[in-house]
Amino acid sequence: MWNPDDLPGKNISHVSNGNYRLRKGLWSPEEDEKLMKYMLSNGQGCWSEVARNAGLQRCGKSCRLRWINYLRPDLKRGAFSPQEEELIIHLHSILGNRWSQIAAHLPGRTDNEIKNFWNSTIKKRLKNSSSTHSPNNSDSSEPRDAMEGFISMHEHDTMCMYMDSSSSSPSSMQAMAISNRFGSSGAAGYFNVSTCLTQVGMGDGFYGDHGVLGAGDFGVEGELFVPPLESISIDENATSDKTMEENTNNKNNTINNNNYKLENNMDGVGNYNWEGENLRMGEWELGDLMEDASSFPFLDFQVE
DNA sequence: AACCTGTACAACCGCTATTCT
DNA sequence: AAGAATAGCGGTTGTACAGGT
Repeated sequence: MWNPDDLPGKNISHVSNGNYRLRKGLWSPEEDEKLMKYMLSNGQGCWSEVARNAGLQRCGKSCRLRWINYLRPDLKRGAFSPQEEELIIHLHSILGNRWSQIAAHLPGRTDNEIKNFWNSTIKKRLKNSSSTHSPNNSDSSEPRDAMEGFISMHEHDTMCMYMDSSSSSPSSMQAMAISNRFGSSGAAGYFNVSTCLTQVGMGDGFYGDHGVLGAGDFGVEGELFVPPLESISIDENATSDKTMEENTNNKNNTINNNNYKLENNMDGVGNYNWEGENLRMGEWELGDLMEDASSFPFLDFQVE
């Protein structure tokens, strides 16, 4: 069945797994095709089953990763737009290295992609910026790029974000600042953005998040100094043509099964709409939260 | 042309959380 | 309730490739 001579590249190795050996390393186009075909016709199930039934000598974990990071039809590939960069930087300042949660706000982008982008590009850029700014400039020092910014945020207070389900506006992504201090409980020393996001249905992975937010849907004036980034417009139509085209191309990609529902709802101009989540955060009503929204000047998100 | 170096990114690994039996 | 299986996450490594010498 499997022949080592078929290996497409030298970078392929194998690990023994009982009766047969599992391939490792880069995926060949043939493997991609098998997995893609299988996923499109059967949907996502148990990944070890996927690996077996698709006729791949890969572990389920490897198949899952390949699908999520590379083969998923809704992936937006190509360079990050300035808007996306800004958003990543901003979210990272809040969430730290919680790549999956950051990715949840960037439709078509994967945690791995964002992580790589951060480590290879943004981190370097921030580092450079720190060297070109005086130490007294609080926006430029290196630690601001990650945990320090994060910590300073949650030293202030707690912040949650949510989607306004009642609005079809592309700018319906709104930021919410909550003046309540969770710290009083003493339990969640590590802040609650993720909790809030999860509770409103935004933090539970990629699949449920499509249609949440286009990166260009709102402007984020970065708190951090990042040298070459263009200033960001709030104009939702400013999304790059390429992105728009890709979004449109993805419009018809729908995969359904028990665990996987992918459906991009888009309006006529390629913006995403959000539907059908129960927008409660624990015991809070959104209306109550909204009342406090404007009281947090450190937030860069626009609150309608 | 050959080698070296830096960069981007795909993939793996180890761990934790969750679900299933 | 406990253990096994599975899913998911973040850190790290490995590879391909481009550019410089």
